[in-house]
Amino acid sequence: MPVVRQSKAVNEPPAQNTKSPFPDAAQRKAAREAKREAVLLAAVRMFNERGFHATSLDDVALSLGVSKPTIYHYLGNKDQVLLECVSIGLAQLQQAVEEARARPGAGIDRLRYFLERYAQVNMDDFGRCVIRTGEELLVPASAASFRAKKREIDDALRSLIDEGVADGTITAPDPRLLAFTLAGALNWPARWFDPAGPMTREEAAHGMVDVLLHGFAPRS
Amino acid sequence: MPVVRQSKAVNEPPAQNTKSPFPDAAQRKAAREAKREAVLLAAVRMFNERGFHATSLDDVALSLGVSKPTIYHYLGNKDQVLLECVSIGLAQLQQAVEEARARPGAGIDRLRYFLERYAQVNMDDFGRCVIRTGEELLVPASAASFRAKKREIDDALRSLIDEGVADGTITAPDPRLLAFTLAGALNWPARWFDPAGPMTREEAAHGMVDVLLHGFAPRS
DNA sequence: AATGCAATCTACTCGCGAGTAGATTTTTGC
DNA sequence: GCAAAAATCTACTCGCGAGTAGATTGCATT
Repeated sequence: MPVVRQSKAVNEPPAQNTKSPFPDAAQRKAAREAKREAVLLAAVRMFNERGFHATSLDDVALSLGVSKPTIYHYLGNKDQVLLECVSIGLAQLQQAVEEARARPGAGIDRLRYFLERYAQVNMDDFGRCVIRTGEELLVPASAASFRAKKREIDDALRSLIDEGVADGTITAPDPRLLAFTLAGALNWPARWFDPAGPMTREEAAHGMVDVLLHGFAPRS
Repeated sequence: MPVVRQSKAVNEPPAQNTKSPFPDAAQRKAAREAKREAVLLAAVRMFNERGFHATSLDDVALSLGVSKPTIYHYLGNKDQVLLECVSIGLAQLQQAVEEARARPGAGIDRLRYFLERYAQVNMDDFGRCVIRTGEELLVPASAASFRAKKREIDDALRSLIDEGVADGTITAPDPRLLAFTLAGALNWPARWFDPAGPMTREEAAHGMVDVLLHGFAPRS
């Protein structure tokens, strides 16, 4: 047996700092994933800017310098592209929920933290897409999954409110209506926020939550 | 000359309480207008429910028991149908502006009145359509007109806030951000409000504005 | 009675864009 | 080296829905 061949199995592979033109399996998988994500990012930006129906997959492909079947290769059909985009946004929101849950402090503090993160996600590409995507755009099966995930976020918001009411740090005559009001205020930046404008996402989120916390009537 | 014929010109026309099968010119015009409005109402409801692109004019026509060219006869093309729908909603909002302006009282009271009316409009067929219609759905010329009218409403909201700040009845570190936050909260019912649900429009509007006035932090 | 206008229909055209077939080239695993 | 799999292209099909042509009917005005 050729000893040299065997040594390949027991030695560490040589460090690959300089990327070789012969990528290994892990690298190839990563490259594929990177392409997939590039397609999603290009798509979500065009969806947000021009609307889902006004964006053809040919447009998306062209903006990436590839042809339409390439998109089908990575993502299936147009519905799946959209579903994937909103799923990414929803995952970001879900993460905000978990961070808020894991937080120490009174109900109002955890709610405040969640609301700011929620607003920030809604000013980003994928979060915007969650807000702007009506259920009528998806095929029924995808729409059901979309609705279910949104429902989870909403329930989490509802429980954060309830906890605050329970520990006396939140005033809410009608928690359900409060949840809708907060969500609406913090969803709306998906339409108006401009990253090139005068405020950062963080400033905008912070300022909006301040308004919601204290209202616009003078403190008595 | 037959006297009876001449008398027609000088006498009042006989009262037409019972509608005759021979309508006069005014009645015909009114009937035409009624049909036009029926088309708009059917269209806006379908647009709100299923989305603009997912609603074909054949669908709208079918729901009224007529054929598609009839819609073209009354309203021109699909863009004009949509533009007309949003214009009706915007006119309702404009009226809310004027009512609020004409109101006596301090800045905060006039703002509050406006906000409630604004929310109520957004829970109605045409107001919903204003919120749900993105500019990308309209042909560029219509989009410009749409944007301009929305801008007017927004400016009016901004001045109401400014007046309240000036007379000391409103607290707003950043009036622009306050305006966006209020608008967002009160636009959102266009998505969630269900007339068949537990609250009336008035109750929902009142409750939301209460939240916005006082915030959810306990009064100090 | 004649002409014209209003209202409505049936039966088309036509373009756009989603989705696919199938060929071609590159990569890779053995 | 070679067969299989991955990546990508060109060049289609096909259905849907916006918009139109042109006929028909009926009422209205003179």
